[in-house]
Amino acid sequence: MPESTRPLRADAERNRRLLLDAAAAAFAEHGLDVGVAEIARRAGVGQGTVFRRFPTKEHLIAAVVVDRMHQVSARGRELLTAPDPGQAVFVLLGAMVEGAQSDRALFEAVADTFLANEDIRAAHSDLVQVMDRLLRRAQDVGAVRDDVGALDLLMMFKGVCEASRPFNDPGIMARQLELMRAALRPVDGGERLSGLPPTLADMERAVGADGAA
Amino acid sequence: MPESTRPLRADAERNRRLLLDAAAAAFAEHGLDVGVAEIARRAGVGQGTVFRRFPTKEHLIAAVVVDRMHQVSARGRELLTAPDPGQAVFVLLGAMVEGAQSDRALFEAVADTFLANEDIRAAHSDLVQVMDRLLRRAQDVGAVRDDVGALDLLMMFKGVCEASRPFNDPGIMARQLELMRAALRPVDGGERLSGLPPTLADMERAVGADGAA
DNA sequence: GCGTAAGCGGACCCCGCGGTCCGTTTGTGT
DNA sequence: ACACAAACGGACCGCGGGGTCCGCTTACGC
Repeated sequence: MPESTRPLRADAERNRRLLLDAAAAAFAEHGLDVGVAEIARRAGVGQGTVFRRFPTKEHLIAAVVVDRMHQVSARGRELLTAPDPGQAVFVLLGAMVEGAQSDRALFEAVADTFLANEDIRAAHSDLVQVMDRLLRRAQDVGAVRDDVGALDLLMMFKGVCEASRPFNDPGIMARQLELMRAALRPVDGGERLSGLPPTLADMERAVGADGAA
Repeated sequence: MPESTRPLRADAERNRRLLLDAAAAAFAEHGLDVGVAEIARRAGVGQGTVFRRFPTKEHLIAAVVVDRMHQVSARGRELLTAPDPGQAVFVLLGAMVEGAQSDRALFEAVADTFLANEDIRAAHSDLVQVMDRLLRRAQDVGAVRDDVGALDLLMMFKGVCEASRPFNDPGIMARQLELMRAALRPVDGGERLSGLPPTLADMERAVGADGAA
């Protein structure tokens, strides 16, 4: 059911894209607190246009986040057929780093109650599925310890991004990513993780509880 | 040069503590966006009192952060004489988790341009020193790979906290901490980290560049 | 006790930001 | 070409939050 409404007029569609891009850039630079006016200015568009296309600032943020998640999922799907399954996961993570160098918006948004948003949840769930398949292939080859799940990876990745963001230095981020990779080395002897990998259900529950509070 | 001014009146000092605690709690629950009015209400104090003690909301935040960092540093110093150096580091991290379950403020603040703040920088630098000594002891015993530095640890820790915060679930955070520990396992053969451990100088530089932008 | 300065509180100001409105422009189907 | 709906833009509004002010209270030195 994508777009049950009739397609947008040509200029409207164009402005929509301009807005999404401008918003993504602005959020990346200054966080979610940038004013709508600023975003409109960057996109070369009136403020009214923003709110006609996205009824609320939150809708705009959600759209940006979903947009980005789709990109990543798409790249992940490509990598499902890569020759070396053990590498594929890390290639994807590397690609995510590339663009997400400062995807503050994505993480700020996903972190807070934003997972309550229908569209974001859908896109996120899709991304988790792709990651899950990539991960299993890597585990089947013995390239990654088998007691971690897709959400473990996404969480760690988020951590890496958040931790290295203030440095604004690709080298340092790469280093953190290497450490993440080190954590995923197969465990020969003992030291297995306690508990089971987190699931989407865990998130939903947490969000629900958090939202109610 | 702590407190060049004459000491506060008894009630003033008491209110100062109430405010710091109330603010810490409020920030932990709702992030840095909680209104000053709300904090004042929680502390059972007038809004005017807040601004007399902390000229600006940012000063209040900084004070909270510094306060917390001192607690952690103090605990770390105790652990310097612990019997098992290999465990001590992780004991400290565990202790940090304890209190930091939702120390959003600390991380939000440190993440953004807040390191520009003189006091925070000092407290942070102190914390890094303590962590560094703990870490070296652990490395001397061979409990931790020797190509990581104190800032690597603090960054990873921040990542773990940020990543698991939305879940609001101690179990999941513990799991991430175990993964962090796995990343620190000594490396027998190859796979050493690229580059050198980040230093405080790296941070200062990043903050400087970021602040100027 | 008493004077005084430090402290208190909350009503108040002001500004920035999300969101609305409406007169004007522009794409599009005939 | 023309008509009309769709889209545009920016002036405008209201609210919420940081910060101020001032009349009242209270701790502390003598």
